Amino acid sequence: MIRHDDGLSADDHLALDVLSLLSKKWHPVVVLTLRRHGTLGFNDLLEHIPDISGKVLSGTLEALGDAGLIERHVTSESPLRVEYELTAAGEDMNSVFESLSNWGNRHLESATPTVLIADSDRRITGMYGDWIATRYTVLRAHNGDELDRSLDDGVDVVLFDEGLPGTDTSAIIETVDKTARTILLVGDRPGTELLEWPCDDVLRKPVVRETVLEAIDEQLDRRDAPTDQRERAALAAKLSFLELIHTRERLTRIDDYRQARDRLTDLEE
Amino acid sequence: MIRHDDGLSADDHLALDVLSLLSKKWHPVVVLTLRRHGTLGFNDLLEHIPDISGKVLSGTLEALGDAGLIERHVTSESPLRVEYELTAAGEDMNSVFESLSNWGNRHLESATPTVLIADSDRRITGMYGDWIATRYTVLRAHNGDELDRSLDDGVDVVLFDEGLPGTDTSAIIETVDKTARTILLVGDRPGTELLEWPCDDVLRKPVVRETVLEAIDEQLDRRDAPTDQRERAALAAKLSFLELIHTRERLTRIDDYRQARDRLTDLEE
DNA sequence: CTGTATCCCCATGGATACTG
DNA sequence: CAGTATCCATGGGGATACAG
Repeated sequence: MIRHDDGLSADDHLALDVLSLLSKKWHPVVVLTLRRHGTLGFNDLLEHIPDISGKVLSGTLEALGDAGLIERHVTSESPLRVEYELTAAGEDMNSVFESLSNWGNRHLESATPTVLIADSDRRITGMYGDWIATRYTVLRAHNGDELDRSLDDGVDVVLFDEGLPGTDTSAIIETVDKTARTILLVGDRPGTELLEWPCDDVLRKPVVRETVLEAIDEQLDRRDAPTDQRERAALAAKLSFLELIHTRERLTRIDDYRQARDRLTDLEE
Repeated sequence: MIRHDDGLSADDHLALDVLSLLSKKWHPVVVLTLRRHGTLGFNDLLEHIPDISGKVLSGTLEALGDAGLIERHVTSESPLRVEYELTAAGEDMNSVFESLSNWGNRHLESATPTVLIADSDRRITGMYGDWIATRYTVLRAHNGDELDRSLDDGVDVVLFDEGLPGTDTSAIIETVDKTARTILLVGDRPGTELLEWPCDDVLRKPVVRETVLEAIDEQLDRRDAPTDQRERAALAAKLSFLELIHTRERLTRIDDYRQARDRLTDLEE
């Protein structure tokens, strides 16, 4: 190979060589996926990596194997079963990815917010997703598992339907709460038990595009608000929501409602 | 944008985003070149980066500008003069490149040796280059400047023509000597002054492919030999070279020759 | 001098069908 | 299940000419 003089150091060339290992569309994704989940089979990888085709995964695995980043183990023939795992060199790529994400955290502040839509109905998550995809990065979840996994992904706001299967609504929202803002989607008229749910806002279905965007923007604006202000805003949102769908007379007859009103008055001072 | 659940963390996605900044053929090269040379104009870059076309350099610079890695300064209109320099974010890519080259040093030991051919005649460097390009990474230099620059590049063996312009043969070889093995190419019959030149081997032009490959391989084999063995081998090579082209009678009449012979005998004990 | 505009090539990777 | 084989679409990037 004839290399022309480009005035770069040997280390620079080495860096470029390593970079070329990671510069294929799916190479780094496969490495990161194996790092996160440990040993995986061919189909496991196909499932974990959306949108990759079998042919390309095959090629990627071969290339990564040649590069010494992963190892291939045949666990059984007929039915053929193969497992892939990172080698020591592959694990050591951690330091590179760390350095990359550090750079990103320092200089790529301009990330678009991420919104997670959790609803058992794929048509719903699809529709809402399309509505807001132009402004945000959208993730979709259709059961408790998907939701759990997606929450690792740096979500800013969660649109959460109360009827998500495999979940205890209240418990889930409480977990979500720590890392993201939550907007609860309710189907039919909720009672004052709503006040107990630790969400930041409530929307009643059916809902229109404009309403969703407004609600999300509002939560994004308040992302960095202190805890007490957050509680106040959440309480106010729930109360005015209740007052919208129930008569005030009926509400004042309920203890929980009156206590919440008092609490809000306290907070507002 | 709708992102499908791939089970990767937010930091992983960030790393992938940063990686995509560097995953174009010339992006990292431009960044590294600017880091090494500081502020450069468009044509400076074209010269420093062999094989890049104007169109592609233009596109690369625009993309890197958009990504916030470099800044564009117009220093004069008509004739238009533009300078490019790294931003703080661009400088900070250092840490990424460092991490990449560190990984390379740890896991990419299998580098092919690099041979630098220094001769004022491009036909010579071209021909020799073609001869050995299948086995080694080849660099070419045609004057003192090019040679100086290429020496940073982790060269293992230098094929050096004594008549290189802009160079003091002896001084240059002495510099080279510290990082690489040197094989001197001489045109006409050299005298015993050859003994003073700090090279590891001597070839007399014209030379054939086989001879060059042998000489290079020999030096590569001895890369890690201790200093005293190196001196012995070099002295032996020069002496047998002299003995090949001069009669032994004539040589023994020269003080330098006899002293060198004695020195070799000493070393061989 | 510093770029666009144009045209063209080919490697990457997507879709689908088939095999051990 | 874990891949090949085949075909095809796209776009990154090379060469050249030209423009501000």
